[in-house]
Amino acid sequence: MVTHKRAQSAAVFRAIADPTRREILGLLRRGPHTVGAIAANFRTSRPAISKHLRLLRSVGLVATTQDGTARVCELNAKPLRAVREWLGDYEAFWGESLRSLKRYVEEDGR
Amino acid sequence: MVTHKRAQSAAVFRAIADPTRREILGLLRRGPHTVGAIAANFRTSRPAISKHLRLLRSVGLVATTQDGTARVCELNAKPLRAVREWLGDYEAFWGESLRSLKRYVEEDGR
DNA sequence: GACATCTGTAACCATTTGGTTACGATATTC
DNA sequence: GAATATCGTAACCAAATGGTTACAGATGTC
Repeated sequence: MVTHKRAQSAAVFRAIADPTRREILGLLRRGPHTVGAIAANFRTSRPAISKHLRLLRSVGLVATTQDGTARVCELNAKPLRAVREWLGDYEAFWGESLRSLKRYVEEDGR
Repeated sequence: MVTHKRAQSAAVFRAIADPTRREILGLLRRGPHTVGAIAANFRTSRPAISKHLRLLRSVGLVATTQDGTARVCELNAKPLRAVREWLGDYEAFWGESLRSLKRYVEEDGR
């Protein structure tokens, strides 16, 4: 059970390593999208997006519901807690409070 | 400058995707280590570790200082702020406060 | 039932990745 | 200066990764 959660956690790190998948997650943050609607935002082919979605589903970052022939994808951010937890161990090492983080974000404008 | 920082950020996601590299970072959290001392903690060969370290240095997560023939590696967590910033956009989507995170960590025991 | 729509999957391909062994470079020690 | 210790790099290899095209399957529409 715990090992399963650890393995899952490792998979999440892999999942968010790819820029296309991070973009997909960013897209889903704005609300549910069908597979086709997601693919429309990329130059890459729909099957490639489909494979990314399969991986994102396998780690639980994306949940889907069928709606006719369409498949609606929804963001589920909970698995990201594992990354957040991992990062927590390092926050002390960049010695910055949340206030400093805010300043950091603002100075670069994302 | 900004684009450089964005590219760097993407590289950091790649860097922490590998479990061996995450272990190396975890090791360096306990203090500086020579390359050999790091490699001693893994089954994989020293050259393999050396390659991981080169990547970690390229994204700024590891800083090195020469000490005779030995190379001392030190953790620099600052690039992880980019990941922390990215995660911030998703925290609202798992709807958990820091207090809830603490509970989550405790219930699984890491 | 015929047809169009939306999506998953299989087969295949080029590139990247993580690993190995062999070797070279540099600095310390005797 | 010869020997030793520490480390980086080159060359090579198997496996994983991300992409493509072609096709199959299910659903809604006519």
